[in-house]
Amino acid sequence: MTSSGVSAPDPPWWDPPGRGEPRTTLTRDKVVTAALHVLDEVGLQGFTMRRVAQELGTGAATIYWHIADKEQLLQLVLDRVIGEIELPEPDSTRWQDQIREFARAGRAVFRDHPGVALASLGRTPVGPNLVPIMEWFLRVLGEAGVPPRAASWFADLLALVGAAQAVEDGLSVKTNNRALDGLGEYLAQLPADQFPQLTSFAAEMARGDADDRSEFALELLIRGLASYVRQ
Amino acid sequence: MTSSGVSAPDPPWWDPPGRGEPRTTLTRDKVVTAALHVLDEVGLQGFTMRRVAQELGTGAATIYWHIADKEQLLQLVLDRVIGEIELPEPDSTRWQDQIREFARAGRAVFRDHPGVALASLGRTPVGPNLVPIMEWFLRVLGEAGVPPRAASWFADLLALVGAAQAVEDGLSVKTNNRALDGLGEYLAQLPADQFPQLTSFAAEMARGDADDRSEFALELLIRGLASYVRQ
DNA sequence: ACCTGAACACCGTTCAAGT
DNA sequence: ACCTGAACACCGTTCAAGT
Repeated sequence: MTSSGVSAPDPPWWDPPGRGEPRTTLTRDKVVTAALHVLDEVGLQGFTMRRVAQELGTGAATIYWHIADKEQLLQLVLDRVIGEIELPEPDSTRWQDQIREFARAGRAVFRDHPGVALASLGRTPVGPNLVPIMEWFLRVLGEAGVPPRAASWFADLLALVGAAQAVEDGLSVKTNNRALDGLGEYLAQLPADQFPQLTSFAAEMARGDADDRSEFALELLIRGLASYVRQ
Repeated sequence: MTSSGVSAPDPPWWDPPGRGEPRTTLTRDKVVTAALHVLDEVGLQGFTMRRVAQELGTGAATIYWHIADKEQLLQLVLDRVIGEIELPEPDSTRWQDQIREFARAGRAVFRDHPGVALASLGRTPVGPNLVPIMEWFLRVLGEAGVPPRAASWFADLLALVGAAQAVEDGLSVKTNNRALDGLGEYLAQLPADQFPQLTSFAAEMARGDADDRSEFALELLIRGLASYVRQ
């Protein structure tokens, strides 16, 4: 793996540990896996370096050998999860379906990891696993006639919307925010002369679950993008 | 202010403080103002109950008389800032311009308070100051022929995109994330046979500042929404 | 090279006690 | 009614010391 062919003999501490115990050494990969577990179990606000260490059966200080700080660990977890998204085989003749397919795959992954979705907001996830996705976008949309800059900005926009929606889903799943539950009634009881629209449409607005909203946003974005296709 | 006309005499501690000192009593409003100051000065990660208390010249415990917890304080600050957005006089005949105007006003406010923009992500800002805005949206878009549910979902989408973009602006302003600076070169040096699109368009993608991106997103959203107008 | 314990400088929140 | 100090149960990160 190194560029020079020669290398010094192993130092004594490289070799077999104590007494045949597994003593599996920690790797950055294992730290990321443990971090993802913790994030899935306790969410972002419960995500603690000490908790990750505990998941690994070690102390918090140990993690810092493999990772710079908490922020970097979150970025690594984010990239790991992004890598789980499967890309459809590019086919620009049906680019709208392809975008829909990708968006739904991404949504599913974020729904499985709402803590990661929350962490992704306000963090630009530039990791190696994002690169093939960007390439895919440029290819599919470029062949469909969307200029590269519009294509890449659209990809940003789609990621942002997808993550934010996953977060909202995650929040309303937890009993955590009771705000949304009472929202319908709150709107309905406002003074009707001041807020005629809200009071009359309150029920209709509260209706519609997370999937409806996601699909609406996706459809709107695709229709908007379609207007950028040049012939 | 109370429903019964009678009331007991003031208790002794109601009356003039020590010795003519101002001794201005704290109010929830002042706490929110101080919190906004702190958020503007040190950002969300520096936003601390102790820091807010210091801004008020008191101890952290004092705050808890006026506010439930940190989360509620953030919601209050969010609503305060939302209240700063000015609404154009409704005129549905030029609804596209009206949405543009509103979006730019909102963007400006969030740009002045990037810490608040960050806090808004992943938090549903249901406060009293949001109500007139929702009403305005339903009115303008409803009269233009957009169904109420589409109108309210669009408002959500616009808020989400605006906040997220303000966050990205705020991040790239701070030297904080050096990730974006090196992004262009990173993309350009990727193996060209594996990533032909990225490598050839790297320069073009890195170009375009925050305003360009915001305007693109806004335009795309409006074009998408236009397709929902029913005649 | 990799791991550890203990420490440092912080957090949010509570609670008895003051005025 | 409102404010305070001190405490509790935590944090992220560093660092000397171990193997």
